[in-house]
Amino acid sequence: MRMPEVVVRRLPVYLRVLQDLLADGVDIVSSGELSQRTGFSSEQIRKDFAYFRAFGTRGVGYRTRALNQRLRRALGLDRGVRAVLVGVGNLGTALVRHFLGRRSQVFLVAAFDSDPSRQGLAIDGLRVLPMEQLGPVVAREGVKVGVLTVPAGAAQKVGEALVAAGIEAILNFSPVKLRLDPRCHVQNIDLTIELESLSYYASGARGPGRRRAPEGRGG
Amino acid sequence: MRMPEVVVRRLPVYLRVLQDLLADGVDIVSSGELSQRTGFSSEQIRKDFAYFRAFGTRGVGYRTRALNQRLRRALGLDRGVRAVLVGVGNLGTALVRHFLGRRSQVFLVAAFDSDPSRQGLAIDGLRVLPMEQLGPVVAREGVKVGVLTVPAGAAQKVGEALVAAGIEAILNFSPVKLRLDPRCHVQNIDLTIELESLSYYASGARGPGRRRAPEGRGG
DNA sequence: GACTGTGAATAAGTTCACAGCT
DNA sequence: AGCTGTGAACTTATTCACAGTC
Repeated sequence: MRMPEVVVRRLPVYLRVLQDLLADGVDIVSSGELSQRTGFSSEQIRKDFAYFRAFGTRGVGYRTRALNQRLRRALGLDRGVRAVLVGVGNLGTALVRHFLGRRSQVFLVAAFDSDPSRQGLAIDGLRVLPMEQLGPVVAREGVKVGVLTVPAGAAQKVGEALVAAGIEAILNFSPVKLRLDPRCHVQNIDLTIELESLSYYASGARGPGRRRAPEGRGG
Repeated sequence: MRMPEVVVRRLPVYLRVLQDLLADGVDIVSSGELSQRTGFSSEQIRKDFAYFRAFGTRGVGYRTRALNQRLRRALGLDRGVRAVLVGVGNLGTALVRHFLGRRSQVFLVAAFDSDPSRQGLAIDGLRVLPMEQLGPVVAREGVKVGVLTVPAGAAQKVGEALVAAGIEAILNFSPVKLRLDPRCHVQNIDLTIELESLSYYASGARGPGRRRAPEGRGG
Protein backbone atom coordinates (compact mmCIF):
# COMPACT_ATOMS: atom_id res chain seq x y z
CA MET A 1 0.00 0.00 0.00
CA ARG A 2 1.03 3.55 -0.67
CA MET A 3 1.88 5.49 2.48
CA PRO A 4 1.54 9.25 2.89
CA GLU A 5 4.88 11.03 3.01
CA VAL A 6 4.27 12.14 6.56
CA VAL A 7 4.02 8.51 7.63
CA VAL A 8 7.12 7.49 5.70
CA ARG A 9 9.08 10.12 7.54
CA ARG A 10 8.03 8.77 10.91
CA LEU A 11 9.03 5.18 10.18
CA PRO A 12 12.79 5.63 10.62
CA VAL A 13 12.10 7.18 14.01
CA TYR A 14 10.33 4.02 15.13
CA LEU A 15 13.14 2.03 13.63
CA ARG A 16 15.72 3.79 15.72
CA VAL A 17 13.76 3.28 18.93
CA LEU A 18 13.29 -0.37 18.09
CA GLN A 19 17.01 -0.74 17.58
CA ASP A 20 17.59 0.62 21.07
CA LEU A 21 14.96 -1.68 22.51
CA LEU A 22 16.45 -4.70 20.78
CA ALA A 23 19.88 -3.78 22.05
CA ASP A 24 18.39 -3.75 25.55
CA GLY A 25 16.82 -7.14 25.02
CA VAL A 26 13.24 -5.83 25.19
CA ASP A 27 11.03 -8.10 23.15
CA ILE A 28 7.58 -6.62 23.57
CA VAL A 29 6.70 -2.98 23.24
CA SER A 30 3.40 -1.12 23.45
CA SER A 31 2.33 1.85 21.37
CA GLY A 32 2.23 3.81 24.63
CA GLU A 33 5.88 3.09 25.28
CA LEU A 34 6.74 4.06 21.71
CA SER A 35 4.72 7.21 22.18
CA GLN A 36 6.82 8.22 25.14
CA ARG A 37 10.02 7.57 23.27
CA THR A 38 9.08 9.30 20.03
CA GLY A 39 6.65 12.01 21.07
CA PHE A 40 4.04 10.80 18.58
CA SER A 41 0.62 9.84 19.96
CA SER A 42 -0.08 6.16 20.49
CA GLU A 43 -3.09 6.17 18.14
CA GLN A 44 -0.99 7.69 15.44
CA ILE A 45 1.64 5.04 15.94
CA ARG A 46 -0.93 2.26 15.67
CA LYS A 47 -2.40 3.84 12.53
CA ASP A 48 1.06 4.17 11.04
CA PHE A 49 1.75 0.50 11.67
CA ALA A 50 -1.56 -0.48 10.13
CA TYR A 51 -0.40 1.06 6.84
CA PHE A 52 2.08 -1.72 6.39
CA ARG A 53 0.08 -4.41 8.18
CA ALA A 54 2.23 -4.55 11.28
CA PHE A 55 -0.26 -5.71 13.87
CA GLY A 56 0.33 -6.35 17.52
CA THR A 57 -1.41 -8.44 20.14
CA ARG A 58 -4.32 -6.88 22.00
CA GLY A 59 -3.68 -6.44 25.65
CA VAL A 60 0.00 -7.03 25.08
CA GLY A 61 1.78 -4.97 22.46
CA TYR A 62 4.09 -5.53 19.53
CA ARG A 63 6.85 -8.08 19.20
CA THR A 64 9.92 -5.92 18.96
CA ARG A 65 11.91 -8.07 16.58
CA ALA A 66 9.03 -8.75 14.21
CA LEU A 67 8.06 -5.10 14.17
CA ASN A 68 11.62 -4.13 13.38
CA GLN A 69 11.59 -6.51 10.41
CA ARG A 70 8.28 -5.23 9.09
CA LEU A 71 9.41 -1.68 9.42
CA ARG A 72 12.65 -2.32 7.59
CA ARG A 73 10.75 -4.04 4.86
CA ALA A 74 8.17 -1.27 4.57
CA LEU A 75 11.00 1.19 4.05
CA GLY A 76 12.80 -1.10 1.63
CA LEU A 77 15.77 -1.25 3.96
CA ASP A 78 15.79 -5.02 4.04
CA ARG A 79 17.45 -5.10 0.65
CA GLY A 80 20.54 -3.12 1.62
CA VAL A 81 19.90 0.24 0.01
CA ARG A 82 22.98 1.80 -1.53
CA ALA A 83 23.64 5.50 -1.98
CA VAL A 84 26.14 7.82 -3.59
CA LEU A 85 27.06 11.33 -2.57
CA VAL A 86 27.99 14.07 -5.02
CA GLY A 87 29.90 17.14 -3.93
CA VAL A 88 32.70 16.59 -1.47
CA GLY A 89 32.97 20.06 0.06
CA ASN A 90 32.58 20.93 3.75
CA LEU A 91 29.17 19.52 4.14
CA GLY A 92 29.61 16.60 1.78
CA THR A 93 32.72 15.44 3.59
CA ALA A 94 31.04 15.71 6.97
CA LEU A 95 28.03 13.78 5.70
CA VAL A 96 30.21 11.00 4.34
CA ARG A 97 31.82 10.64 7.75
CA HIS A 98 28.45 10.91 9.45
CA PHE A 99 26.82 8.22 7.34
CA LEU A 100 29.80 5.89 7.46
CA GLY A 101 30.31 6.44 11.18
CA ARG A 102 26.95 5.41 12.54
CA ARG A 103 26.38 2.32 10.44
CA SER A 104 23.13 3.52 8.97
CA GLN A 105 20.73 1.18 7.25
CA VAL A 106 21.79 2.80 3.99
CA PHE A 107 25.21 2.04 2.55
CA LEU A 108 27.25 4.75 0.97
CA VAL A 109 29.18 3.14 -1.89
CA ALA A 110 31.00 6.09 -3.44
CA ALA A 111 31.43 9.83 -3.45
CA PHE A 112 31.90 12.03 -6.52
CA ASP A 113 33.29 15.44 -7.22
CA SER A 114 34.07 17.37 -10.38
CA ASP A 115 37.13 18.98 -8.80
CA PRO A 116 40.18 16.93 -9.83
CA SER A 117 42.03 17.99 -6.69
CA ARG A 118 39.50 16.10 -4.63
CA GLN A 119 39.40 13.01 -6.80
CA GLY A 120 41.35 9.94 -5.80
CA LEU A 121 41.26 10.98 -2.18
CA ALA A 122 39.47 8.79 0.29
CA ILE A 123 37.25 10.02 3.10
CA ASP A 124 37.25 7.47 5.89
CA GLY A 125 38.01 4.84 3.33
CA LEU A 126 35.41 5.93 0.79
CA ARG A 127 36.85 6.75 -2.63
CA VAL A 128 36.13 10.12 -4.23
CA LEU A 129 35.60 9.55 -7.95
CA PRO A 130 35.31 11.85 -10.94
CA MET A 131 31.82 12.60 -12.24
CA GLU A 132 32.35 10.48 -15.35
CA GLN A 133 32.22 7.42 -13.12
CA LEU A 134 28.79 8.28 -11.74
CA GLY A 135 26.80 6.46 -14.41
CA PRO A 136 28.91 3.29 -14.39
CA VAL A 137 29.05 3.02 -10.60
CA VAL A 138 25.32 3.61 -10.16
CA ALA A 139 24.56 1.02 -12.82
CA ARG A 140 27.06 -1.56 -11.58
CA GLU A 141 26.11 -1.26 -7.89
CA GLY A 142 22.39 -0.78 -8.42
CA VAL A 143 22.43 2.48 -6.51
CA LYS A 144 19.02 4.11 -6.13
CA VAL A 145 19.66 6.95 -3.68
CA GLY A 146 21.75 10.08 -4.17
CA VAL A 147 22.89 12.75 -1.76
CA LEU A 148 23.47 16.09 -3.42
CA THR A 149 25.86 18.49 -1.70
CA VAL A 150 27.16 20.61 -4.54
CA PRO A 151 27.09 24.42 -4.74
CA ALA A 152 23.84 26.03 -5.92
CA GLY A 153 25.19 26.73 -9.37
CA ALA A 154 25.86 23.08 -10.11
CA ALA A 155 22.80 21.57 -8.43
CA GLN A 156 20.39 21.38 -11.36
CA LYS A 157 22.97 19.89 -13.69
CA VAL A 158 24.12 17.32 -11.16
CA GLY A 159 20.52 16.48 -10.30
CA GLU A 160 19.92 15.73 -13.96
CA ALA A 161 23.04 13.59 -14.05
CA LEU A 162 21.79 11.60 -11.07
CA VAL A 163 18.44 10.99 -12.73
CA ALA A 164 20.14 10.04 -15.98
CA ALA A 165 22.27 7.57 -14.07
CA GLY A 166 19.14 5.90 -12.71
CA ILE A 167 18.86 7.42 -9.23
CA GLU A 168 15.29 7.31 -7.92
CA ALA A 169 15.50 9.41 -4.77
CA ILE A 170 17.65 12.43 -3.96
CA LEU A 171 18.49 14.09 -0.67
CA ASN A 172 19.13 17.63 -1.84
CA PHE A 173 21.14 19.93 0.41
CA SER A 174 21.49 22.66 -2.19
CA PRO A 175 19.26 25.72 -1.93
CA VAL A 176 17.79 25.06 -5.35
CA LYS A 177 14.41 23.75 -6.40
CA LEU A 178 15.37 20.93 -8.72
CA ARG A 179 13.27 20.43 -11.84
CA LEU A 180 13.61 16.76 -12.58
CA ASP A 181 11.62 13.83 -13.84
CA PRO A 182 8.78 13.66 -11.30
CA ARG A 183 9.39 9.96 -10.89
CA CYS A 184 12.52 10.88 -8.99
CA HIS A 185 11.67 11.75 -5.40
CA VAL A 186 13.48 14.79 -4.08
CA GLN A 187 13.77 15.55 -0.39
CA ASN A 188 15.16 19.02 0.28
CA ILE A 189 17.15 19.95 3.35
CA ASP A 190 18.29 23.54 3.32
CA LEU A 191 20.25 24.06 6.49
CA THR A 192 20.29 27.82 6.15
CA ILE A 193 16.53 27.82 5.91
CA GLU A 194 16.22 25.60 8.95
CA LEU A 195 18.32 28.02 10.93
CA GLU A 196 16.50 31.08 9.68
CA SER A 197 13.08 29.70 10.46
CA LEU A 198 14.22 29.17 14.05
CA SER A 199 14.61 32.89 14.33
CA TYR A 200 10.83 33.19 14.43
CA TYR A 201 10.67 31.17 17.61
CA ALA A 202 13.50 33.12 19.18
CA SER A 203 11.79 36.46 18.68
CA GLY A 204 9.13 36.04 21.29
CA ALA A 205 6.75 35.32 18.42
CA ARG A 206 5.67 31.94 19.67
CA GLY A 207 2.44 32.51 21.56
CA PRO A 208 1.04 30.50 24.47
CA GLY A 209 2.41 27.08 23.60
CA ARG A 210 -0.30 24.64 22.63
CA ARG A 211 2.17 21.77 22.51
CA ARG A 212 0.48 18.51 23.42
CA ALA A 213 2.25 16.38 26.00
CA PRO A 214 2.85 12.99 24.41
CA GLU A 215 0.66 11.12 26.91
CA GLY A 216 1.70 8.50 29.41
CA ARG A 217 1.58 8.71 33.16
CA GLY A 218 5.17 7.65 33.61
CA GLY A 219 7.22 10.71 33.96
CA MET B 1 -0.25 37.11 14.66
CA ARG B 2 0.77 33.57 15.39
CA MET B 3 1.75 31.66 12.26
CA PRO B 4 1.45 27.91 11.82
CA GLU B 5 4.80 26.17 11.80
CA VAL B 6 4.32 25.06 8.21
CA VAL B 7 4.07 28.70 7.16
CA VAL B 8 7.10 29.72 9.20
CA ARG B 9 9.14 27.12 7.40
CA ARG B 10 8.18 28.50 4.01
CA LEU B 11 9.14 32.07 4.80
CA PRO B 12 12.91 31.65 4.48
CA VAL B 13 12.33 30.12 1.06
CA TYR B 14 10.59 33.28 -0.09
CA LEU B 15 13.34 35.27 1.50
CA ARG B 16 16.00 33.54 -0.52
CA VAL B 17 14.13 34.06 -3.78
CA LEU B 18 13.62 37.72 -2.93
CA GLN B 19 17.31 38.10 -2.29
CA ASP B 20 18.00 36.76 -5.77
CA LEU B 21 15.41 39.05 -7.28
CA LEU B 22 16.83 42.08 -5.47
CA ALA B 23 20.31 41.19 -6.66
CA ASP B 24 18.92 41.18 -10.19
CA GLY B 25 17.31 44.56 -9.67
CA VAL B 26 13.75 43.25 -9.98
CA ASP B 27 11.46 45.49 -7.98
CA ILE B 28 8.03 44.01 -8.53
CA VAL B 29 7.16 40.34 -8.25
CA SER B 30 3.86 38.48 -8.57
CA SER B 31 2.75 35.48 -6.56
CA GLY B 32 2.76 33.54 -9.83
CA GLU B 33 6.43 34.28 -10.35
CA LEU B 34 7.20 33.29 -6.77
CA SER B 35 5.20 30.13 -7.33
CA GLN B 36 7.41 29.17 -10.24
CA ARG B 37 10.54 29.80 -8.26
CA THR B 38 9.51 28.04 -5.06
CA GLY B 39 7.13 25.33 -6.21
CA PHE B 40 4.42 26.51 -3.80
CA SER B 41 1.06 27.48 -5.28
CA SER B 42 0.34 31.14 -5.79
CA GLU B 43 -2.74 31.08 -3.54
CA GLN B 44 -0.71 29.55 -0.79
CA ILE B 45 1.91 32.21 -1.18
CA ARG B 46 -0.68 34.98 -0.96
CA LYS B 47 -2.23 33.36 2.12
CA ASP B 48 1.18 33.04 3.72
CA PHE B 49 1.87 36.71 3.13
CA ALA B 50 -1.49 37.65 4.59
CA TYR B 51 -0.41 36.11 7.90
CA PHE B 52 2.03 38.90 8.44
CA ARG B 53 0.08 41.59 6.61
CA ALA B 54 2.31 41.76 3.58
CA PHE B 55 -0.12 42.94 0.93
CA GLY B 56 0.58 43.63 -2.70
CA THR B 57 -1.07 45.75 -5.33
CA ARG B 58 -3.94 44.18 -7.27
CA GLY B 59 -3.21 43.81 -10.91
CA VAL B 60 0.46 44.39 -10.24
CA GLY B 61 2.19 42.31 -7.60
CA TYR B 62 4.42 42.84 -4.58
CA ARG B 63 7.15 45.42 -4.17
CA THR B 64 10.23 43.26 -3.85
CA ARG B 65 12.14 45.40 -1.40
CA ALA B 66 9.19 46.05 0.89
CA LEU B 67 8.23 42.39 0.87
CA ASN B 68 11.77 41.43 1.75
CA GLN B 69 11.64 43.79 4.74
CA ARG B 70 8.29 42.47 5.95
CA LEU B 71 9.47 38.92 5.62
CA ARG B 72 12.64 39.58 7.55
CA ARG B 73 10.65 41.26 10.24
CA ALA B 74 8.08 38.47 10.43
CA LEU B 75 10.90 36.03 11.02
CA GLY B 76 12.61 38.30 13.50
CA LEU B 77 15.66 38.48 11.27
CA ASP B 78 15.67 42.26 11.22
CA ARG B 79 17.23 42.32 14.65
CA GLY B 80 20.35 40.36 13.76
CA VAL B 81 19.67 37.00 15.32
CA ARG B 82 22.71 35.43 16.94
CA ALA B 83 23.37 31.74 17.40
CA VAL B 84 25.82 29.41 19.09
CA LEU B 85 26.77 25.90 18.08
CA VAL B 86 27.61 23.16 20.55
CA GLY B 87 29.56 20.08 19.51
CA VAL B 88 32.43 20.63 17.14
CA GLY B 89 32.73 17.17 15.62
CA ASN B 90 32.45 16.30 11.92
CA LEU B 91 29.05 17.71 11.43
CA GLY B 92 29.44 20.63 13.81
CA THR B 93 32.59 21.80 12.09
CA ALA B 94 31.01 21.53 8.66
CA LEU B 95 27.97 23.45 9.84
CA VAL B 96 30.10 26.23 11.27
CA ARG B 97 31.83 26.59 7.91
CA HIS B 98 28.51 26.32 6.12
CA PHE B 99 26.81 29.01 8.17
CA LEU B 100 29.78 31.33 8.15
CA GLY B 101 30.41 30.80 4.44
CA ARG B 102 27.09 31.84 2.99
CA ARG B 103 26.49 34.93 5.07
CA SER B 104 23.17 33.76 6.44
CA GLN B 105 20.74 36.08 8.13
CA VAL B 106 21.69 34.44 11.39
CA PHE B 107 25.08 35.19 12.94
CA LEU B 108 27.06 32.47 14.57
CA VAL B 109 28.91 34.08 17.48
CA ALA B 110 30.68 31.13 19.08
CA ALA B 111 31.11 27.39 19.09
CA PHE B 112 31.48 25.18 22.16
CA ASP B 113 32.85 21.77 22.91
CA SER B 114 33.52 19.83 26.07
CA ASP B 115 36.64 18.22 24.58
CA PRO B 116 39.67 20.27 25.71
CA SER B 117 41.61 19.20 22.61
CA ARG B 118 39.13 21.10 20.49
CA GLN B 119 38.98 24.19 22.67
CA GLY B 120 40.95 27.25 21.73
CA LEU B 121 40.97 26.24 18.09
CA ALA B 122 39.25 28.43 15.58
CA ILE B 123 37.10 27.20 12.70
CA ASP B 124 37.19 29.74 9.91
CA GLY B 125 37.90 32.39 12.51
CA LEU B 126 35.21 31.29 14.98
CA ARG B 127 36.55 30.47 18.44
CA VAL B 128 35.78 27.10 20.01
CA LEU B 129 35.14 27.66 23.71
CA PRO B 130 34.77 25.35 26.70
CA MET B 131 31.25 24.61 27.88
CA GLU B 132 31.66 26.72 31.00
CA GLN B 133 31.62 29.78 28.78
CA LEU B 134 28.22 28.94 27.30
CA GLY B 135 26.17 30.76 29.91
CA PRO B 136 28.26 33.91 29.96
CA VAL B 137 28.52 34.18 26.17
CA VAL B 138 24.81 33.60 25.62
CA ALA B 139 23.97 36.19 28.26
CA ARG B 140 26.51 38.77 27.10
CA GLU B 141 25.67 38.47 23.39
CA GLY B 142 21.93 38.00 23.80
CA VAL B 143 22.03 34.74 21.88
CA LYS B 144 18.63 33.11 21.41
CA VAL B 145 19.34 30.29 18.97
CA GLY B 146 21.41 27.16 19.52
CA VAL B 147 22.62 24.50 17.14
CA LEU B 148 23.13 21.15 18.82
CA THR B 149 25.57 18.75 17.17
CA VAL B 150 26.79 16.60 20.05
CA PRO B 151 26.70 12.80 20.24
CA ALA B 152 23.42 11.20 21.31
CA GLY B 153 24.66 10.49 24.80
CA ALA B 154 25.30 14.14 25.56
CA ALA B 155 22.31 15.66 23.80
CA GLN B 156 19.82 15.85 26.65
CA LYS B 157 22.32 17.33 29.06
CA VAL B 158 23.56 19.90 26.57
CA GLY B 159 19.99 20.75 25.61
CA GLU B 160 19.28 21.50 29.25
CA ALA B 161 22.40 23.63 29.43
CA LEU B 162 21.24 25.63 26.42
CA VAL B 163 17.84 26.23 27.97
CA ALA B 164 19.45 27.19 31.28
CA ALA B 165 21.65 29.65 29.44
CA GLY B 166 18.56 31.33 27.97
CA ILE B 167 18.37 29.81 24.49
CA GLU B 168 14.85 29.92 23.07
CA ALA B 169 15.15 27.82 19.94
CA ILE B 170 17.31 24.82 19.19
CA LEU B 171 18.25 23.15 15.93
CA ASN B 172 18.85 19.61 17.11
CA PHE B 173 20.93 17.32 14.91
CA SER B 174 21.19 14.58 17.52
CA PRO B 175 18.97 11.52 17.21
CA VAL B 176 17.38 12.19 20.57
CA LYS B 177 13.97 13.49 21.51
CA LEU B 178 14.87 16.31 23.86
CA ARG B 179 12.68 16.80 26.90
CA LEU B 180 13.01 20.47 27.67
CA ASP B 181 10.98 23.40 28.87
CA PRO B 182 8.23 23.57 26.24
CA ARG B 183 8.84 27.28 25.85
CA CYS B 184 12.04 26.36 24.05
CA HIS B 185 11.30 25.49 20.45
CA VAL B 186 13.16 22.44 19.18
CA GLN B 187 13.54 21.70 15.50
CA ASN B 188 14.94 18.23 14.87
CA ILE B 189 17.04 17.30 11.86
CA ASP B 190 18.15 13.72 11.93
CA LEU B 191 20.21 13.19 8.82
CA THR B 192 20.22 9.43 9.17
CA ILE B 193 16.45 9.44 9.29
CA GLU B 194 16.23 11.64 6.23
CA LEU B 195 18.40 9.23 4.33
CA GLU B 196 16.54 6.16 5.52
CA SER B 197 13.14 7.54 4.64
CA LEU B 198 14.39 8.07 1.08
CA SER B 199 14.80 4.34 0.83
CA TYR B 200 11.02 4.02 0.62
CA TYR B 201 10.95 6.05 -2.58
CA ALA B 202 13.84 4.09 -4.05
CA SER B 203 12.13 0.75 -3.60
CA GLY B 204 9.56 1.14 -6.29
CA ALA B 205 7.08 1.89 -3.52
CA ARG B 206 6.04 5.26 -4.86
CA GLY B 207 2.89 4.63 -6.85
CA PRO B 208 1.60 6.58 -9.87
CA GLY B 209 2.96 10.01 -9.02
CA ARG B 210 0.23 12.48 -8.25
CA ARG B 211 2.69 15.35 -7.98
CA ARG B 212 1.06 18.62 -8.93
CA ALA B 213 2.96 20.85 -11.32
CA PRO B 214 3.36 24.22 -9.61
CA GLU B 215 1.27 26.13 -12.17
CA GLY B 216 2.38 28.79 -14.59
CA ARG B 217 2.35 28.70 -18.37
CA GLY B 218 5.89 29.97 -18.67
CA GLY B 219 8.13 27.03 -19.22
C1' DG C 1 -6.81 -4.61 33.21
C1' DA C 2 -4.11 -3.62 29.48
C1' DC C 3 -3.52 -2.65 24.98
C1' DT C 4 -4.79 -2.99 20.00
C1' DG C 5 -7.43 -1.59 15.74
C1' DT C 6 -10.42 1.45 13.69
C1' DG C 7 -14.59 4.17 12.47
C1' DA C 8 -16.20 8.90 13.56
C1' DA C 9 -15.17 13.57 14.75
C1' DT C 10 -12.10 17.24 14.57
C1' DA C 11 -8.44 20.01 13.12
C1' DA C 12 -5.13 21.65 9.87
C1' DG C 13 -3.68 22.69 5.42
C1' DT C 14 -4.45 23.32 0.50
C1' DT C 15 -6.89 24.44 -3.63
C1' DC C 16 -10.90 26.42 -5.91
C1' DA C 17 -13.36 30.11 -7.38
C1' DC C 18 -14.26 34.57 -7.82
C1' DA C 19 -15.04 39.40 -6.35
C1' DG C 20 -12.31 43.63 -6.24
C1' DC C 21 -8.54 46.82 -7.48
C1' DT C 22 -5.27 49.08 -10.78
C1' DA D 1 -6.20 42.16 -18.73
C1' DG D 2 -3.71 40.99 -14.82
C1' DC D 3 -3.06 40.03 -10.26
C1' DT D 4 -4.46 40.28 -5.35
C1' DG D 5 -7.22 38.77 -1.18
C1' DT D 6 -10.24 35.61 0.75
C1' DG D 7 -14.46 32.87 1.83
C1' DA D 8 -15.91 28.14 0.59
C1' DA D 9 -14.89 23.52 -0.70
C1' DC D 10 -12.00 20.05 -0.34
C1' DT D 11 -8.26 17.12 1.12
C1' DT D 12 -5.15 15.41 4.42
C1' DA D 13 -3.77 14.43 9.05
C1' DT D 14 -4.65 13.93 13.91
C1' DT D 15 -7.28 12.86 17.92
C1' DC D 16 -11.30 10.86 20.11
C1' DA D 17 -13.79 7.14 21.60
C1' DC D 18 -14.68 2.62 22.09
C1' DA D 19 -15.44 -2.25 20.75
C1' DG D 20 -12.51 -6.32 20.52
C1' DT D 21 -8.94 -9.49 22.23
C1' DC D 22 -5.64 -11.44 25.29
